[in-house]
Amino acid sequence: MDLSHLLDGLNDAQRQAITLPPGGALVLAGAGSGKTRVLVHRIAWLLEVEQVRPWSILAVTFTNKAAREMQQRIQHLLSRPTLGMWVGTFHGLAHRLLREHWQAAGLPQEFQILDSDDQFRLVRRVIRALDIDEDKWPPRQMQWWINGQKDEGLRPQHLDAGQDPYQKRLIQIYSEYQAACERGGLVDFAELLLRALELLRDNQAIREHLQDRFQHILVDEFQDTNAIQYAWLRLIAGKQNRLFVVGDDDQSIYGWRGARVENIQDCQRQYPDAELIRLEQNYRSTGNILNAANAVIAQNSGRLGKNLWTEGGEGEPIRIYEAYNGVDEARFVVERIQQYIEQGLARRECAILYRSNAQSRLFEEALMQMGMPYRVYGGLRFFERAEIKDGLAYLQLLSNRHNDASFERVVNLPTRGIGNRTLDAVRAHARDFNCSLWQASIELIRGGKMSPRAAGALRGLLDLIEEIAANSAELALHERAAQCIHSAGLVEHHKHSKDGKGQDRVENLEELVAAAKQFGLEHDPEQGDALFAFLSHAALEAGEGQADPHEDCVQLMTLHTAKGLEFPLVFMVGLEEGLFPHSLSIEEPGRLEEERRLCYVGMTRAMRRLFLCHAENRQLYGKETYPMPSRFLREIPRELTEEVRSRPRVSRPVFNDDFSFEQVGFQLGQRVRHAKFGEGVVLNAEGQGPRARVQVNFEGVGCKWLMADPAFLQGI
DNA sequence: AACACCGCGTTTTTT
DNA sequence: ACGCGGTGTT
Repeated sequence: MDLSHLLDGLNDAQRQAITLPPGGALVLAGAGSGKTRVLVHRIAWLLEVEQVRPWSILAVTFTNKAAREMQQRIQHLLSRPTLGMWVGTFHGLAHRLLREHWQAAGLPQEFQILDSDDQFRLVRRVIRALDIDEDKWPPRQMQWWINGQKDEGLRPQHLDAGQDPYQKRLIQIYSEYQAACERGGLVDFAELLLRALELLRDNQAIREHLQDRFQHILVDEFQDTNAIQYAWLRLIAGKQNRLFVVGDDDQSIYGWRGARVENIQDCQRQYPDAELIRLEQNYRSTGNILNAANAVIAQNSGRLGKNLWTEGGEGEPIRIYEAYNGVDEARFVVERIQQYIEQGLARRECAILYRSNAQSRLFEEALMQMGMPYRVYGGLRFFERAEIKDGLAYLQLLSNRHNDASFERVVNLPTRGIGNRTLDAVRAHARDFNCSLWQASIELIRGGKMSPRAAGALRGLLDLIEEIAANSAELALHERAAQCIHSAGLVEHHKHSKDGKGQDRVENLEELVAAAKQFGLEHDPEQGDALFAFLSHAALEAGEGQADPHEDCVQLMTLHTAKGLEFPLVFMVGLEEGLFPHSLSIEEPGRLEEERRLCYVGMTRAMRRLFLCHAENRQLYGKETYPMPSRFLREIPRELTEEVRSRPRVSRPVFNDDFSFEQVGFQLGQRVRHAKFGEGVVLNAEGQGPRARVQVNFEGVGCKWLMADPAFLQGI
């Protein structure tokens, strides 16, 4: 058999991973080492050489994008569709299992998926219904806490508050929230995973069926799995180890949302027979970039250990630029991009990476000034936009009148005279009679206790929904969507809005119809009701962030978002203590190491050129700060770097010119010691005589304004 | 029901 | 600084 198409152009480690006999394997895949390639070729190898049947393969990823990419690459390599194979995200696959086995999972057949926003609203509703003070028990935090419990596999009944009243409250809110979900047939994202786990755990027949079926389980980005996902994988894998997992402990950057890097080590312990293969040859970056990244990540403890190398050359030095401030940093970056573009680089090949979203602003302003097209990643995606969720809420009501979340969302949108008083009455009735808001509305209208006006308005909503339902029952999905957004008055509503975004919203609503049309074309009627499937799809896959991704744009995104991507030219900006590593992560060693991994991820995005920028002075939350350069900069060997000096040190901000310093007896940049705060650097000065004060940035303490009194502050 | 003001928080994100 | 969400005013 000719296997060249499966193995050509691969290195030894890659081949070794791909051709392992069926069984367990742990592939430590460094950044840019051809990880996806190995997964795809492994699957092809199993099919073509091991003669494995496609339906015995399960391939799991984290994002829809990764799942699609894998699917496409397999099909491309095999030149045929991947029939019967399960390739999808953890959530997508869990969803599929729950739909198939809804009864065994204890769910109504038509259970609906809550996205984070829906979940937030429901948590808030629950807290309000319990008459709990929202300020003391912020819905956001409660939502976060509940998800954290679910991610650890903990149900309310597993939790014991003991005598702790705080814990008691938390558990009460969790219980009530869960009860509300059960009543409404609602499943949040964490619940999808937990339910799917419990389904396998508690149902021997289903478990054994799946264990028999999936002889080969492949997992991407294994370092990002949480407790539930890992437990779920082990359950399906059964006693024999059939887990082929690919991951990189050095790229674990999602610990804060429950990911457990330890799963990698645990996997080794659980399955000692699993082969461990390291992919260390890098096909992306220059030697200098790799050496710098290696040096930074080497500062972390407890690594499995890996050193990236390349057959390519050293390349250019890593450029380090110290800006005056954020504006100067942005100016520098954009000017450099301009230069490289003049030399022939495409805009889409340039990326600006930052730690936090707020940092994008200055770069956007500089880019805008230059008239350079750019794209900011992150922010709301298509199905998360308010107007889209409004449209979807109407569709939800067509599908299920008793969806309270959707009812609440659109009950008075566009305004139709249903005020808070009316709504409160409906909510109270629903609570008292343990029924849906829809049902409560019907009963209240029938009961005749409402004002005629309120009853009329409410009646109007009910009639509207029933009318749309009746008129559109026979129509195709996208026609129903169109009917919905028009008859409900959403389009009209946005057309008349005067905040300038109305037109965008109308276009988005039209885009929703287009999305429904596309979905309808691909939907197999055998797979159930198209509307219902579309609604699940919308919750499970939030879609792209912005339209026309094909324009050639400079790419702006957070370091987290950049994971998995690569760019010929990368600017990492804001490398300052407090920003990156972020101040909230500096204290704890574990979190600091995660920041360092984030730095490693960022650096290894760069193919040819890498710029690292920091500013001496930065406006942060409206205050002026003088951050120290990031420790990560110091961890890079000097010989790999080159400082960019584009700046004569002349114009300093007026407020800390030499005159002020003469008055206070200290010099800018002078090292000083303070009895309480330790050592630091003088940054600024003001006043004179007894009112002379200096600003000092103390190591590990931060900036302080102090009396410039030699009794307390000594030069060293 | 629309608008103004106030006060707070403010890392990172996918499903 | 800035934006968002929530409350209070017209």
